[in-house]
Amino acid sequence: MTSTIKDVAALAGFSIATVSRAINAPHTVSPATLQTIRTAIDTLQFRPSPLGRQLRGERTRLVGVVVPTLSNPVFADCLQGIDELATAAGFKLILMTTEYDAARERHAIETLREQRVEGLILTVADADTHPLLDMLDRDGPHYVLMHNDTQRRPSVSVDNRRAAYDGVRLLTARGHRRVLMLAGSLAASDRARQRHLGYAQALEESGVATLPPVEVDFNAPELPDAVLAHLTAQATRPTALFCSNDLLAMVVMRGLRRAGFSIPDDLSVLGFDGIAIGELLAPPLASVATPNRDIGRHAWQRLVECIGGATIERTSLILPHVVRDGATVAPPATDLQLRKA
Amino acid sequence: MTSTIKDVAALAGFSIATVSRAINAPHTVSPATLQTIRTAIDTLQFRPSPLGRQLRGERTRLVGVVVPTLSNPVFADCLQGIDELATAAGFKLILMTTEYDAARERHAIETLREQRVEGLILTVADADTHPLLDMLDRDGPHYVLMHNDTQRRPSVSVDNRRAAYDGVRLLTARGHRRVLMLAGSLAASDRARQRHLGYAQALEESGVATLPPVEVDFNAPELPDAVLAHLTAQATRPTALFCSNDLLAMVVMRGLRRAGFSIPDDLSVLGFDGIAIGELLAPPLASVATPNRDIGRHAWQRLVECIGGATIERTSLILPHVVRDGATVAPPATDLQLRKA
DNA sequence: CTGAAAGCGCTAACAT
DNA sequence: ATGTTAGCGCTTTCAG
Repeated sequence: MTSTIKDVAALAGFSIATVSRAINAPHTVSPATLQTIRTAIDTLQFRPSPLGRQLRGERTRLVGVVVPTLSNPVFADCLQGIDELATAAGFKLILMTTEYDAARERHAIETLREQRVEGLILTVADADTHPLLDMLDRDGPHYVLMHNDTQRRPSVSVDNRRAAYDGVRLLTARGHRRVLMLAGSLAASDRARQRHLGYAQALEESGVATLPPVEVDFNAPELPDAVLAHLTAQATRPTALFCSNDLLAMVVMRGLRRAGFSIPDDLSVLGFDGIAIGELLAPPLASVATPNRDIGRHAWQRLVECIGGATIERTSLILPHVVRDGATVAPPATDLQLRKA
Repeated sequence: MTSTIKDVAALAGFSIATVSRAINAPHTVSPATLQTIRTAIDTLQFRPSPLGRQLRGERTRLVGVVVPTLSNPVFADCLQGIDELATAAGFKLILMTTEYDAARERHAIETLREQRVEGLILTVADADTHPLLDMLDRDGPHYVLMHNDTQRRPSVSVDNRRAAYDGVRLLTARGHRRVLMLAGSLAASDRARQRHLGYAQALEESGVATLPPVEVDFNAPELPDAVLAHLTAQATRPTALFCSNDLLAMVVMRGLRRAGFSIPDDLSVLGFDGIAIGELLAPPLASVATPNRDIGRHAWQRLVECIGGATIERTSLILPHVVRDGATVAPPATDLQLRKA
């Protein structure tokens, strides 16, 4: 392993230049020489160091990936999609997580630039107002956003507004009128805003007043009592909940069940993300499913195009979402039934 | 960003050596000079390229992580644990997945070595018989295994045999006698073998015959009919299932429910891994929980010790597991109850 | 077809 | 305190 091109050259009896050519342009070397050198390479188990190449200004074959967390399968799935294609293309992935923290986003991007990555695939909290992205636009490297909902920058996502709209329409179509939206603590994110817009629009079309969204820290082990109280107060009790992500939906459902409520009999629940595990729940979780792995794949493809020198498209690629029906959603209980319960 | 140490030197009016010192050993440079150089660095937005340093034989501050997949939260959690500490220590992580494929394991390790990673953290299918690990022992870089159950190599895991034993004892303590073990398609892995040993031992102590393990592809969308039939055949019907991982447990439970069986009334189910999502299920999944994030953290710490030149300990670090009781496990139905159902 | 040499960005002797 | 220089592993002119 610790053998260098010099060792090969010495063993084969040629100059390092010839060895280099034998590796990178075999046809420019005489067959006999090629043979000798290849033998030397094999016996020494020589593998050219990417560092030398990189330093020469060659491609590093390195791509940075920046996501908020891997605890959420949404991002693990995206990463999986990227990894499939990147590995096949001979690229290496450097991974950094941010925990939705701006300082860490900044640190990750800087670190990755130092490493001379050829491109960046990232999910940030708020794409439109992100100063570092402007810097990337100017100085490179190329980047593609995942899940960020913006028109101004290269990105791959779903139409969050529309997806939320379609999801909430499922609820209103079932007869729900009092629908509450629950958002994670990342309420500041661009996609959270879009989802809320879609939610509001759907309710509006049903002539229903939009209830104020409730913010929940879905990393907390338990659903806070205050939130639980809010969800179940008799006077204003919603008949359905629209959770801005599946993990949140699961935490909320558990909290409600512990408090003695039944889903969907007492309360319908709709998630967002469509993580695979949701389908394995009992009852299966209804959710607005985003094609996470495909988002990762497409992000990779767009990045490769950019790196390849294609005209840099500032446009966002919108992938289709699917409203996945599930047994956590049912028609609302009638007042009579409610009273009985 | 394309500015180099030369640019800084030129702008500041000093040699590149002085600039290098200003960065790496500020105290060896006069305050005035330092000031000038720092200003130049700021205006040029200069950040030293790790490539030059690396080539100089300096530390790359790169660590490779190799896991089978990120679709299984077990590994995503490990990675999360590693990432926390690695980022804090100023290291960068290069991630590669293998999908349990030997060829990909090989490719990943080679690629990472080429990148001159300072260390490797990995989960392989079978650690004891892995030839590449022998090579790493000889030529470096240092590595630490996660989850692999071996005495011969540096590793961090739980005692899989004991953990499975403790889990199955939970079942026998509840009165179960016919306990079937379900294993993923990775039945060849070292930990799968250990888990089966523990399972067998627990049953033996109850004086019960060990049933042959059933292999299930838990990546399949549906539980195959043949497997379902096996699990529910009246004659040999088990009263409890021990699944070698939680994802598998969830797939199996869904299949059983669709076939009209109730859990835990008709059949108890115990998982393995203790992924966080299991606790959110209804009913919460009983599982032998492994401290995945801690496994990642400890793996990191051991790796750092090795890199730091500590005596290379070939020993495995065993972390405690926890048998997490859950409502998917109940006493077996009596024959009477069964007949009723 | 092959070799000599320069240089990528940086650090570390060795000089001054 | 600062500058000069060699060289890390490699690719790539430019000459033979």
